[in-house]
Amino acid sequence: MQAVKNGSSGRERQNGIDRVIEIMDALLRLREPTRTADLARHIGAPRSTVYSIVNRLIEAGILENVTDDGHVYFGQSIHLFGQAHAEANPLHRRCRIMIEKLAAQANATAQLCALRGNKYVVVDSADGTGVFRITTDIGVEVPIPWTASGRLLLDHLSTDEIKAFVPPDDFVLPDGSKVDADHFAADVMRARTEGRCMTNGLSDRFTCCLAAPIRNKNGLTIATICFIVPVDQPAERKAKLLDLLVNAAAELSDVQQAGNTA
Amino acid sequence: MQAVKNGSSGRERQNGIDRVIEIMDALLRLREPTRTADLARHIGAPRSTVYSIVNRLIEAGILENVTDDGHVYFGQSIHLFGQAHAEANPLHRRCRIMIEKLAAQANATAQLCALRGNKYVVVDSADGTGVFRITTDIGVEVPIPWTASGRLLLDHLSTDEIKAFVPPDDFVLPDGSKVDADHFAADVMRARTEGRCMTNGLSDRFTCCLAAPIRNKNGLTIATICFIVPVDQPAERKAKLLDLLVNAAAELSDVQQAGNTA
DNA sequence: AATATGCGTCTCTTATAACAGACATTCGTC
DNA sequence: GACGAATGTCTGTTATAAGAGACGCATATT
Repeated sequence: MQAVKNGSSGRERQNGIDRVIEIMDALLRLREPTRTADLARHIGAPRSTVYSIVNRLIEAGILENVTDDGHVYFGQSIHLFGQAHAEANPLHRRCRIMIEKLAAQANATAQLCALRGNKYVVVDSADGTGVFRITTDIGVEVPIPWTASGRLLLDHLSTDEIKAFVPPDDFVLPDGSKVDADHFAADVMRARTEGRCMTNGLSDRFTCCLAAPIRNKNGLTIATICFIVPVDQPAERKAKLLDLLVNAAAELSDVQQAGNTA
Repeated sequence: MQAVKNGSSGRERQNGIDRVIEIMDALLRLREPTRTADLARHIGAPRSTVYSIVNRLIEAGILENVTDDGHVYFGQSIHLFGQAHAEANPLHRRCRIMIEKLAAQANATAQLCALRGNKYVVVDSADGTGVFRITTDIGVEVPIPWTASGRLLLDHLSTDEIKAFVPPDDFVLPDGSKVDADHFAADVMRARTEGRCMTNGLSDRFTCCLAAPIRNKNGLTIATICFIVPVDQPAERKAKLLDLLVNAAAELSDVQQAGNTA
């Protein structure tokens, strides 16, 4: 609502393709059909520019007029591209099946997480069956230091690289307290050594995140699978769930190695 | 393989955004990770241009380096956009559930179909449980006159509009025979009157397509649901399946009316 | 009713990015 | 190992599209 514009502040004349990317990312952040003029405000671009680009994207089916009062959102083409992506991604498909199995087995929300730029995102999610569930929208970006998965996803970086990679503001937790960068880097090291990570009451006071790394053939953590459970669960159960995750992630890592020739 | 370039033949200097769209559409058509140089060939664009655009799209996560030898395909961002699209589309979600139900019930492939430009595409598909199934890839474009759904999807057009809308080549069936445009227009009229459509042995000799229209509040056919069954099924069963489809489509049309305020 | 706010469209200008073409490598084949 | 082909990178030029700003219309607000 407030006039915070200019994610890429300062630049004078942007490339059309960059504008397209800004528009799509803005829609992902807003997570709802949005007016073209609002999009222009959000990305800090001239209205005339955004109107012309949005109209072109609508023509191509990449965006869609959702309502008849000018709200646009992702269109049919995006759906088709997404399906093609899913079809071509055996790893992703297997991860989906795995987190569904894990969610049912543990009766907790299981997620597939990865990096997107210098943020953490939930790529896929399967809910537990309980009455109360802790869930997240797919695709919402979260600062890396807020999550257990984030620690595993950085485990190929040195302390200095970590400090360079993570935006300084992202070390500030939702409650306003600050995570020390060196302490965080130590966390990352420990996560690497242990091949798993747990955080209690970090991004919010009631949640415990358990995560294990999915690695590619070079050993790089390309994604994580994780459980979200209430922080007051017995330590024994958390350890058990972590073991589950580590085994599952190892299996998926194997798949990755086998599948990447196709 | 052959040097057929220039889908948009003739144009000298294309817009970068148009190039992006051409690249994504080409990947959808090719349906597999592709080298940048091949993409350039397929869309008839200069290599230097395509390299620069593809690299920018990879940076944004819209495309992804799938192999380490330069093959690119749709990336993580597309997945996230697609998830956002799905989440915001109650109609689409309900259609998905409906075709799954129909597929199980009738033990035949059920699909959700729509227009994409002047072509027909399968938007979603659920297979029957039999040993032999007739399936289609999601997102593959097919000439409108080849399909039963295509007839329903054009039922808001006059004969002249139909002739103007459908590319002349699309009246040629896979076996080389030609569908008469006026005859086709008459088919469309009949489909509109009957609120359903059946084709036997049209796009191939062994397949019968049964389709019913999903309409928006203005009565426009925005999509169809259809069954794909062997052409030699008894007429009685086909009629029964058509009734199933018509009822299901009507229900989804109601949903559309109810849902479009949100 | 009168005013104000804001949306979507249009035109014109000029900074810029699409392109041509040449170069360096890498890959595949004999 | 040597050749040919094709990949990916780089640079300069110029047609072009991103942007500024003004206009008309519709919808709120006083």
